[in-house]
Amino acid sequence: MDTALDRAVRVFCERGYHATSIGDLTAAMQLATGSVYKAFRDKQAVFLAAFERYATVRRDQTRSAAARGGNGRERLRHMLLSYVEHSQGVEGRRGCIVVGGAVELSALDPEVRARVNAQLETNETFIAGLIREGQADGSIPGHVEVDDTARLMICITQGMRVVGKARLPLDGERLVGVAMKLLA
Amino acid sequence: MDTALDRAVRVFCERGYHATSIGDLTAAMQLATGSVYKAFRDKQAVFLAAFERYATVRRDQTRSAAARGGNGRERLRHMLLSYVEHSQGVEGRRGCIVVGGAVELSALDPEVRARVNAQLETNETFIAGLIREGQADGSIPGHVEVDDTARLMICITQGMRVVGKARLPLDGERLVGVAMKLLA
DNA sequence: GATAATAGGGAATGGTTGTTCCCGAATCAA
DNA sequence: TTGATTCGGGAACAACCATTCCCTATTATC
Repeated sequence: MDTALDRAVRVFCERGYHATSIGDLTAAMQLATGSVYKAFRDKQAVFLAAFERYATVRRDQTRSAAARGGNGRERLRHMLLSYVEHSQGVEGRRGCIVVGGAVELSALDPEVRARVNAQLETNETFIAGLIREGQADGSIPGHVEVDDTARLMICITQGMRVVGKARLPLDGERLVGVAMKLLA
Repeated sequence: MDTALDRAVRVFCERGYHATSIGDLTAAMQLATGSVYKAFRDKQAVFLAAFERYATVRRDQTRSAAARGGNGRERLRHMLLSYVEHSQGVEGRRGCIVVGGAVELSALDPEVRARVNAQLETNETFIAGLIREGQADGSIPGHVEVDDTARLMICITQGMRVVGKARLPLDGERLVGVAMKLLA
């Protein structure tokens, strides 16, 4: 089931919600129409399930990228680098289902908007935690405004997905090098 | 005609491309179906015209916001502030047609993708110009990497539109205050 | 003033969409 | 073996979509 859901994630990322037909989903998930409707109430339910699946996978990727750093500052740097990498190339072109949900559905579907908000807030809380860790271990100055910096970094990460989907190239080291000035 | 196009812009911003039907457009533009198809070849042509209209209006707003600053650094600050304001409240909830086009259509429609890219590059060039002005007038240090900083700022502005559409509140002064560290 | 040309309005149309319904195969119980 | 139940598959359906076509005013031309 997770493997079928992973395929649904890919389609929703690439084509968004409205441009994805049930036919696109059955083709990708290798299920017949009836089977999809046996497993999910309707198209929105498939999307929500794909959304949660995507969020879980990306969350693990982001956390394990951050874990590669030896202090708060380095963990933040690895997290940002990971975001740039995922915003680029074939995966960047495919796109992010959270950004897609925010842009395409948050004005139309309160349920999706709630999930998008929850996801953004989870990410922001995680970033804020990393900043605080850095302040505790001395790698980030204590005068850095935690909440404002975290929110700006959320803007940066979401913006990279937009720019990456538009296929503008992003140089990870250079971009993150500049972004780290926010921790000065 | 521009007033009808402005109304089309609002609908496309709010609902995106695929969720906007011809019926939505005729209702908003106060034109009959046949009249829309007399003025435009098809739905994509309406979208492209709305896109260009939006880009022109926003461009003027951004430039005149920047012009309020007395040096390069201040012009950059006013530009970012303007972006935060437009990403918030009722306009933020409505959304940005460039971000919408990038996320919803850049994988499906090469023509839209080209326009999105052109728009992003125009904005990036403008920001890079402001940075150079600041370096020339002494308000921005010469060691600031112009191109990388400009690209990161594009990510910030596009990201703010995503976050604003999801209805997370953005505090202009605080957020821009942090972002200005990128010019240190 | 008569006629041609244009512009706008809206009904008709063919295709596609999301969803439901029903059928056949396979699994399990007795 | 028989009967009941579940499960996947796909045809059928109603609604909606983008687009076309045609009709009616209005304007312009002579």
